[in-house]
Amino acid sequence: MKAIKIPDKTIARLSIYLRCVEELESKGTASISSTQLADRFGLNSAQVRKDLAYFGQFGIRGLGYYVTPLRHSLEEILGLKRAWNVALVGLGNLGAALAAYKGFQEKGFKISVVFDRDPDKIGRQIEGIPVMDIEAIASVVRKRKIKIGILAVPASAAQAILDAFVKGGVIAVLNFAPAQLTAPRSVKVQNVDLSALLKTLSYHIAQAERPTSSTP
Amino acid sequence: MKAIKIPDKTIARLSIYLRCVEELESKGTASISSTQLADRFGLNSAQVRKDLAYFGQFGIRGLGYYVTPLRHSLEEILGLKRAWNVALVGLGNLGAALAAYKGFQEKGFKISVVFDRDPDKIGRQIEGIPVMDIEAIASVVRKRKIKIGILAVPASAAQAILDAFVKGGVIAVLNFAPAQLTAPRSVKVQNVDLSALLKTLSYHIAQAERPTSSTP
DNA sequence: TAGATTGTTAATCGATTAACAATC
DNA sequence: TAGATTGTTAATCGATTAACAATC
Repeated sequence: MKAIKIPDKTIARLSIYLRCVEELESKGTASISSTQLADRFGLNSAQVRKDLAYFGQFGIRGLGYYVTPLRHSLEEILGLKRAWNVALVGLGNLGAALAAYKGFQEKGFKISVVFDRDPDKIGRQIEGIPVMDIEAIASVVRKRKIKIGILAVPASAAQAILDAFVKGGVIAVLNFAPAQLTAPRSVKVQNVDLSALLKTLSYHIAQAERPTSSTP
Repeated sequence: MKAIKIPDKTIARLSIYLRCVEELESKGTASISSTQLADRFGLNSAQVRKDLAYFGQFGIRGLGYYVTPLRHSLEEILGLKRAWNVALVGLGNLGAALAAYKGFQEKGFKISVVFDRDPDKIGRQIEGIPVMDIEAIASVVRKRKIKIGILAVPASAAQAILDAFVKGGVIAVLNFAPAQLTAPRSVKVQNVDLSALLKTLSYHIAQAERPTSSTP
């Protein structure tokens, strides 16, 4: 009833907390305070406590947070207690790299099918993953109950692929195409524009080199 | 003197505006209003005007913004009027993909040297780019006046590489390692944690499937 | 019990949006 | 001139931070 809106930034920080807590656990640390946690990332301790408090009471007053239970809670909140099948579309340089990338698998995200439109690629396998025709996206994704899609296609093709994803029941998409896509509000589209990130950096350098502005 | 702080979010949006303006230009559109521009991205027209106004007066009252001059201005602001040499470290799956990725080159970012610690790779070339020993990072980067670095190494190695970058004069880094790195404040570090982005998505799905919460 | 740290409310800060005089 | 749209100031909104009672 009380529709408390949890900020996207809070969710993004949960991943950071999880990473930290995993490291602490492997070192055998039993507990950590919000201040210690915050200091590691240049965050504020109140922010850490508030972020966590959106989801329940995980701490112990006077002590802090027990590391292992906190890890479990964070995994539960982030939906990491289960394995996810992921569909990848586009086998260009970036797509092929993502298919081969071990990092996803380790975190429980398994790319279980790849789509491309190149007849030379369709029917083959890459890293043991079958490559299928993009025409089959909606039906395959639906049959396999895949909820997460990755778009690694040119901007011009991205919207059509997203539409196929949505048709097949995908509700979360990681989009590497530099394009503004439209989807139903229930579908979460996370854009990652690698070139745009580099442009941000070149701004920073150009700025640093500009004689007018002093570095404050 | 008046140290007006320009928000990072504004800079990120400039890239988006630029992309839009490039498209308009290729279609032959002469001018666009802030409202039209905003509508394409679900932004507010005042925000578009304010973002641009940080850098000068680019519009014409009663008309809007002329597309070609605006593109030039945005390129100038973002530091895209020149080519940038970029150093890439790490030739794993992701690093190799980035080396081969055409998108960066097209936008004026040329990966001109790659570093790895694997003796089998050192001395070879990838995509025509020389592969050198990570021990040489600081000296090579300094000699070549490279200001932008990309980190595609495991988290455990990232801080040492960043230190070498800084030593060599790099002042902007795109970091794909899931690690919290420290650098002088004059160095801009842009983190991209691909696994964390997927975790954000899995949260979204877990959330959508949770019976308690209604979709507002 | 004394000391520490949480969970949470209130204050602050910064970014977004509305409104409108300036002006093409 | 009339209509449109900018540049900019003021109002709003949301997120961050400070403060502190609750409590381990």
